[in-house]
Amino acid sequence: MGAGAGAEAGTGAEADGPEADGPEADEPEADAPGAQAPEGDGGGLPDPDDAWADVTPDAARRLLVAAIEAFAERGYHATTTRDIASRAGMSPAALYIHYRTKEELLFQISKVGHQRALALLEGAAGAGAGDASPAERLGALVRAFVRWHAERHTTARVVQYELHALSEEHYAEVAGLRRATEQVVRQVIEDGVAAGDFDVADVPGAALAVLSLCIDVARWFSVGGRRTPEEVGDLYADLVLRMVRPERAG
Amino acid sequence: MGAGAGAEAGTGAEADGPEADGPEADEPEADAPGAQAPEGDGGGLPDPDDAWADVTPDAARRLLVAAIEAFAERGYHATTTRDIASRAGMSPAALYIHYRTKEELLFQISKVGHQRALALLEGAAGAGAGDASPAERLGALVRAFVRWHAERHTTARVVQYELHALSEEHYAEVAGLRRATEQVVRQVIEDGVAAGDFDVADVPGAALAVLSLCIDVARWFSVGGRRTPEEVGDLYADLVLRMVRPERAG
DNA sequence: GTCTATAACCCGATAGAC
DNA sequence: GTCTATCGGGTTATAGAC
Repeated sequence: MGAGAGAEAGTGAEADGPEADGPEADEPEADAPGAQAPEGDGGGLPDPDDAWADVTPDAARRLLVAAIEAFAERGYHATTTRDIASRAGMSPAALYIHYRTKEELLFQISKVGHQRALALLEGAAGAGAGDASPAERLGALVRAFVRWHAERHTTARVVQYELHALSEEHYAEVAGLRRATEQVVRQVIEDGVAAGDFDVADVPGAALAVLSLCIDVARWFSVGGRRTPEEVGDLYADLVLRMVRPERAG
Repeated sequence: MGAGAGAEAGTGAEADGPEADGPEADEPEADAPGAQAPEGDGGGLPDPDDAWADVTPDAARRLLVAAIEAFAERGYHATTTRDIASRAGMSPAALYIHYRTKEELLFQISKVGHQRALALLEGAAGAGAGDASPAERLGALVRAFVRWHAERHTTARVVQYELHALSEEHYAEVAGLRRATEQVVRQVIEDGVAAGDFDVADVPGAALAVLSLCIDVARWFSVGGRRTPEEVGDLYADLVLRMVRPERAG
């Protein structure tokens, strides 16, 4: 796919477990969802470094983590290759040994990020396989997806808000992962409707709203705010289950 | 506030009416909310020009509209002053007659956009003043805010996703408008709880979710998709009212 | 695999003619 | 008020020494 040799090693989609050891994080005082500050990312401590521990060699991983932080703070276009290399403790030229272009660095982040989020969602949606109710599966799905966007909000911001900077080919590949993600949500809601547990007039519309709600957490979530990722996950799972429950809850 | 003389004229907060004559627009085939294409804004016809008809002189308005389109498509940092001037049919130097810097152009867009969105929300939240129920007011609020983010999604993308590029002083002013916006939503929900019409355990949390849901429409909405702004507004108003209704709906 | 140096180009903003 | 021309500096990416 044109990745740097080492960076490609981290592509296997072992998702961050829902019990990942991320830092506590939270929504800011009173101005959410207008959270991020003009300079800096408004509460944006980086995701835990070890989330990318499987990217080798060492220099390629340091560049990748540096790029995530820089892209999340300032955006792809405002980030210079000098800035990325400098954060990784290297000269500007060293970047091009591990990645062909700045865009390829973004693509690695976006692709692996989407793969991990999808795997996380599939795990939660299929939890308990035979015995979990649609409501339990939908609640688990929302909790997991929200927690990922909160705990890993630095990565998630790059994943969700820098798509426009991808090349056409790279965007197409990522778009496939996004379609798969939406399908998982849609299927769980459809299962609930079929079982008579949910009352939903517009299943694609409800799936759209659920995904949208979860994704937007990456925009406003801020370390140092009022809520932990777990608390946001619980809040949102409750709100989503209310959206789909019948007039008299089952 | 440091605006070009003409551009400042449009600052009065006469909001776009809910019955604004915007183009029909819609969510894309099956890949929402991963809508926007790598080049272009993924369904992004511009907002109606006459939304900024009160900005004078003519050249200042053309530059403003050109900047909105460019910032929405490519982002603030990726947009050059040459690109803006060229879209407005002028030389690069002409921009600096009407605006001191590129950032001031962004600030004008952001400030006026926030003012209009807030006025729209306040109008909907207070609709009928004495006689409208909290449920009617909350539904009207969501419908109006969603429609604005869908119909004016080009402007809304700049307003919601380019805050980080504002100077510290300009960001602080906009942040005040954002706090006021959140307060309007919170108050309507609190009124519903006080009247016994709503069952909401966490009012700030519910207000956060409602705002987040509406704002994210600007990210995924695309002209040529499946739904009109009105349809999205109706869908979301229904989902939000389900989030706050008691176990047995009142 | 990392460095220094640099090619080739583009940026925001200004000067001064008209 | 708009233009042409340009200043001073920053950009991505590469060349070649070590």
